[in-house]
Amino acid sequence: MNDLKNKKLLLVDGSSYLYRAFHALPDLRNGENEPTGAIYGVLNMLKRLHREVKADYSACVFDAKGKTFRDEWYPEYKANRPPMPPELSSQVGPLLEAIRAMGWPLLMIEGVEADDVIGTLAGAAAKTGMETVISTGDKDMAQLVGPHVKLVNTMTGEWLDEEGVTGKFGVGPGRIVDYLSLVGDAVDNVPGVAKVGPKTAVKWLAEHGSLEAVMENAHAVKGVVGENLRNSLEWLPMARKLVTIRTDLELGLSWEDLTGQERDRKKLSEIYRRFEFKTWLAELEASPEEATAMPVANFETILEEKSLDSWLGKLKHSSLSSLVIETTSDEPMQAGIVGLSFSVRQGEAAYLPVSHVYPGAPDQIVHALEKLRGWLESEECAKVCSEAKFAMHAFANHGIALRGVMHDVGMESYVLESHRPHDLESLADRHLHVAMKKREEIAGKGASRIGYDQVEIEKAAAHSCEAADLVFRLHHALHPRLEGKMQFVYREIEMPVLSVLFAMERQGILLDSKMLLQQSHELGLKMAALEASAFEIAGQPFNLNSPKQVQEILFDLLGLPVLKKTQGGAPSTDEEVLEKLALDYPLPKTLLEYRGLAKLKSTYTDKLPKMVNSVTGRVHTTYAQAVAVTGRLSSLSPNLQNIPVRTEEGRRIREAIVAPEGFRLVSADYSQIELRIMAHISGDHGLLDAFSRGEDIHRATASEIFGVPPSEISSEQRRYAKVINFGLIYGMSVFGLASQIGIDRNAAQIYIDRYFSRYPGVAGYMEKIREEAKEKGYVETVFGRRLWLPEIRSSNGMRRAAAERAAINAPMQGTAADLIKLAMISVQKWIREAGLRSRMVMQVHDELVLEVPEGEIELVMQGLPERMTSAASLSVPLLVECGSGRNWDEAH
DNA sequence: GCCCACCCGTAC
DNA sequence: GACGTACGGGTGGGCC
Repeated sequence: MNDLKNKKLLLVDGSSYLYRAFHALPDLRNGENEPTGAIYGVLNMLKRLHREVKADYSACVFDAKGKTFRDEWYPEYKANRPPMPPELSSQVGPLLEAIRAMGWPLLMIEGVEADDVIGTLAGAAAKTGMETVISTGDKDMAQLVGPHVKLVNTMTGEWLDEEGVTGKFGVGPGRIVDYLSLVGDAVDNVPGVAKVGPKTAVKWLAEHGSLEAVMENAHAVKGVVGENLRNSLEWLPMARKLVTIRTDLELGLSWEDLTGQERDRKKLSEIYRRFEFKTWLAELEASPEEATAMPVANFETILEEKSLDSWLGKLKHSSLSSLVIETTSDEPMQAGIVGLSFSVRQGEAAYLPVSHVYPGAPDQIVHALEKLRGWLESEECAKVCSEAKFAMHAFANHGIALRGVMHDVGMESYVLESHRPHDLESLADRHLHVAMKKREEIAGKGASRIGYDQVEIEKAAAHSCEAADLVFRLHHALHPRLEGKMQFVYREIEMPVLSVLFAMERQGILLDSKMLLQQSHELGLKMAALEASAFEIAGQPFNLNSPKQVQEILFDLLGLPVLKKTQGGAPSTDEEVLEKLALDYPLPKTLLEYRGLAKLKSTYTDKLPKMVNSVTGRVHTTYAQAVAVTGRLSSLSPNLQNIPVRTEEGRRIREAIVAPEGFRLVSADYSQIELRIMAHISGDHGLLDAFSRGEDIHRATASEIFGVPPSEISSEQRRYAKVINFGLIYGMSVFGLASQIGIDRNAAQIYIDRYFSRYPGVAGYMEKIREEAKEKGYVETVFGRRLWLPEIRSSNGMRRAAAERAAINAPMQGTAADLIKLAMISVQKWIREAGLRSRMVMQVHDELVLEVPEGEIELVMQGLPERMTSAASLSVPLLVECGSGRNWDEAH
């Protein structure tokens, strides 16, 4: 039976999952109060397995009732097991019924435990060369692992091959039986050698090689354990017999008995209905009668040198090729390349496995990538990708510099309609009406997610080729739509800045982790003291991190007045509320201090050191280039754009972001960038004049509003003016202004009226932009970036108002984003052309941070602001403030 | 056990 | 309800 060699067998240890699901899940019940947790848990696991392991033969195996041969050998076997609780036993019948209805071959063989059924089937499969996957939560099964047999724990997602077993237990699969004999199995009531645990067992087996040899050398073992070992010599052979899973039984089964059947929809529907598995019921009802086969496209898998050569030829001569990568990880700095696919013509694509695991896979990673290196690194060979920056990282991880990425369909989509999703699945759906399989349908998700290299190659190749085809087709659908100024935004801003961001992410920043951990420690001490004092005041302990518990303590227990409700209608305990309450009560003050410290600790001082890359020793954020609807970047893993700055304690975190030896950090930020842009867009003379005279803008505004010369403005008046200035940028209302500065609404209205009468151009802009948004459905930045506002004509007043505020804000926020991106491109070009060793390491919306060698400080402090201010010429001067230091706090 | 909504707080 | 754009930590409930 030669053809069995390439087949796959999946064996599920149903009994082990039954117990584990029962205990791991909460006591779930349906409306009739019937317990359902174990059924749900086991079925959930089977569904996952079905998705993730594509097997030719499969079985779900349970213990049958009644005695087995082990009971005859040893009457105490499993004698300590309590009987199955009724809440579990009541679930067994329906569960088995459901498993059959799902089409799984179900095995319960009288007189044979599930372990032995699995062992015997795996043994038979191994003889044919078939691959076996055993899904179990039971460590004893590790003895079955071999060249063709792997274990997976579907609850934790852990996979065990031979190497994995050795890693986990300290002995290989062949010695697991010996190991278990020595250690014993409390669950099955099989004693081992007293006082011998995993460590001693591994030590002995390492010393002597086998259980037999350990027993032969028992006389030489010293101490109490030696004595115990000698006392067990007679017992150990029986222990070994008991823990050995049989692989040689006659079960009377043929492979055909292990072929999955079509599911019984009617039966399943009944069961789901009875136990109220609503999601599955909906899924079942929504799914078509029979899964329809994919239309056969011209997709191929490159398995031979010849076909690789032929494709390489096509790629080199193509004016544009789509390139898609499959990787081992979503982390840019960790991602290894599993395979690539490409397309040079619609409907045609190829998948090249690079480190894909499949039967008969050659060791070809270096070879395949090396062969492609010339094409990948060629600037002239134009490529279109879907997430180009990520691909550049993945290739960089293999020492390959991906060049010639002319297009990125995600960026095309982002420039066209920034408010919609830009992932490949969404784009394919939206523009080509193709329902792509989601990644998680291919590789699973959560704990049970498997590496893409483990996905069955036919499935992986089909999926990847489809992606390459779609990227190619999407580009041809989207790129022509980038008309007018959008072409500028795409070609002169987004695509060039993509490479700058790649370089910044790759470079990373340097952290003084020791300093942060010291801060963590100090924060922890202060928090403990504050917590104790909070308990004292409240008269009882509670979780200070829980808004719900804080709310109960403040408003139910202590009876403080409720000043504000949260969105969900509960009494709010946010900072604003606590500040007010703190005037009259002691606890809110303590809570405020605690919260401040807890935030710093959990989000920054604890977290940042964990983000240090172990290879580079630096922290590599990811800048999301197509997330913020206005055109701004965002930063994640970690977010370096919200490092504290406003408080003294917060700024200490910035002291831990440092320059390496021989370097300084230089920080340059645009001053009042959004207000300047407002002046430019609105053309308001008063505002333009104030900026061109270089005045303190908040002071100037205060002077206009309060009718007082700038020199006589009080600090409070300036503070008001500042709130108004910022409020305008955000489309703040009279109500918002009043509550922000703590005055009544009439007074706030007066200030706003005065502002608009002094700056009529601004008032005009606000009105004009609302109208424009309503008419066109979008607003634009100075450079032509569009932000669509689907809710601008909403009949819901609140949503419409929110869209209007976004319409006011977006041109300012977005123009600022365009400007700094242009500046980054210009700065990078300067650095390259001047051959500087300085490098950009961070962008924080209006600020750029560079690591600068000491010898280049003067040059950069001069040249950097120059390039930032001249990134574009507006009708207001741009001002950049620049500083340097050993750390970010000093430089800022 | 996993997922997600909610609340809250940090930045510009 | 009332100020725009983000990210993310901790809690707690749902899952059925």
